[in-house]
Amino acid sequence: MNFKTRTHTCGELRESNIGESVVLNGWVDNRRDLGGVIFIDLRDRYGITQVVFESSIDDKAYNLAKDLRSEFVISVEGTVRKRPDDTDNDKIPTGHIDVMIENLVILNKAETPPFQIKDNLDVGEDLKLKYRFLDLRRGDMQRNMLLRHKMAQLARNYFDQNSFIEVETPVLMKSTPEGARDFLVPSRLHRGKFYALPQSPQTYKQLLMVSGYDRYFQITKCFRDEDLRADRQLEFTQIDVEMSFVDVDDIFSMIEPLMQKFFKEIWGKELTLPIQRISYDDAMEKYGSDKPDLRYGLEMVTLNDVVKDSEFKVFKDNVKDNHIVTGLLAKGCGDYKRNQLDVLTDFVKKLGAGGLIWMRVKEEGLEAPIAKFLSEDEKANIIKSMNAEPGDLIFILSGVKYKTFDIMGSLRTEMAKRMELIKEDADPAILWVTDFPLLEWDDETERFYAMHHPFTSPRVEDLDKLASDPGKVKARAYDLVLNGHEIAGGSIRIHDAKVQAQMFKALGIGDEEAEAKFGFLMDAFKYGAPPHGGIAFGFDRLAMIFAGESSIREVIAFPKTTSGISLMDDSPSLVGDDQLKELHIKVREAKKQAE
RNA sequence: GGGAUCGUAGUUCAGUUUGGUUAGAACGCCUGCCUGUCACGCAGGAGGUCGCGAGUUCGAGUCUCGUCGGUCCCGCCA
Repeated sequence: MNFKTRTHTCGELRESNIGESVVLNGWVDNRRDLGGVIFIDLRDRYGITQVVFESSIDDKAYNLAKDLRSEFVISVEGTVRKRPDDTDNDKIPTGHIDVMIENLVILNKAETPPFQIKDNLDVGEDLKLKYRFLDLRRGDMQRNMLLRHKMAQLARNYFDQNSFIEVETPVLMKSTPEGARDFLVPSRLHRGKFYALPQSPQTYKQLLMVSGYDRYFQITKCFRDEDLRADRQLEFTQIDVEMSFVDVDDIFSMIEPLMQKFFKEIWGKELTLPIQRISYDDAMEKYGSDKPDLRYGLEMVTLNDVVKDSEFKVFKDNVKDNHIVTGLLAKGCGDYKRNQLDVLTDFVKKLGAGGLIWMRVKEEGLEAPIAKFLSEDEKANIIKSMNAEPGDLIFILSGVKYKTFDIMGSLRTEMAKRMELIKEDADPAILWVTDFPLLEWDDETERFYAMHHPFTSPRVEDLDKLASDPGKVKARAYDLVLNGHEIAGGSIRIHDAKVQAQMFKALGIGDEEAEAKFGFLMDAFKYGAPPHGGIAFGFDRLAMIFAGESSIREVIAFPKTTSGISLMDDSPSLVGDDQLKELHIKVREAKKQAE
């Protein structure tokens, strides 16, 4: 070896080390050549230490140091020294010392990197991703990776201490195309057959409960072949949890202290337990979302009662049809100009609204295009119900219940942005959303789908409705929501084969189909399945929020672009004819598809 | 599958509205000077397929069409 092993990292030396002979290894972060003296900021993932070259100390090292450039990898040996008066650097922890270098070894030179290795980098994401190995060298990214690591360790330790065991489940599994699109892996040994990559370890963890493992967790990759977003990747990591002999409250009281730890250890903030709960119906009615951001109020108000006798046709018809009339109060926005209101009208129209009713609240009453259709009583009641004052702006949307809530919810978040309601130092807002509907009707295929997944247990009191009125059945399902992001979701599962059969029936899945798709699970339930339930965190999203980032790519070491490409290794890529042949895939077709 | 937006030096951008001489700035890079800098300073310098391809035009970074790529959103994500 032509260099010495480091005695310290680049973030370690302090005044207490003065006089010590030390060896540092690292990357050249910056070079300041003042002629007779050369300063190098030496960097590793622990920090930066200034090392000094002077010809009076060592002429050979000094002359060699003249050739140092950014990102060269070097090993230096020297003596820790107190900095001369008035030359301390208070910005870094090592700023009160520097190291006078007696020996320099250049371990590797480096080309000028395509972007500077520095914090708060302003560079195109495609370049960052192409040179991810350099991007990851930056302090920002290293802090994110470290934060992610810490959270994973906190979770591991927490579950371990609570008697959970981590069990690895297969990555090659059976395709069960309910829900997201599967990634398929062609089988070489079995012509024409495919494995699927797991969308989640859902079925395996339930089987582990049947096996008596009682408390299971796993931090594991999941795969979904759907379009990407700022908070969605093709492959992502879940903290997957399952417990036996539990009900909803038991899951909550197991998970809440973990959240408290995250708050404390990562943010240094106290989280008071229990975490508040809101039912899905309330969340939709008040916030128009099943993952409401409660860092600000801006609650929606249902106005059906207020306008039930209205002469205004839109109100009258919607109330009559059991639809929804919902209002949103934008405090102090009464001065919004017509063009601003037009932009917002376009905004809701794009989401499927027929239009947007707006009313400016004046001293003398309501000023609105529809004012002439409303009685004085009605106008006064609207102002009163909305708790509006002169200078405010009222929005009203009406239409089919959940769709209208949903659109108003989008307008709510849009207005929160425009009104700058989320302050930089705002306290995080966390909540459980509970009592989700069990099923969701799909107009296109004209059948119900499981809102969560087909193993989710209905509420006991709703069991009889499963056959008669499936749309009304609520599930023992819940989401954990932080700052308007769904960070975890779970449910109590069905452990009774009879209930599961009813569920499949409601979903329009026949006995044969159920047997083919989930036979192994149904079979297992015949041999003593305990009541069980669990939850899974979207770990990337969780880390993103705790890191204060707005894209999960910032907390994933090697992410893909929005089009699912890895710019660094250029995957997905074409493969050789021989590989395709082995997998029984017709070469010509595969080639043609790729073009 | 759809919508929006961006693409000009190594990087971040200006220039595109209204087509017209040699496409600019900052940072970075290179050379020289400088013994206490830490966003070092000073002097000088190099660096461009204006994403790609067609078209309109006497003339295109600028206009039109197509295409590729990044980002954000809708659909989709049990």
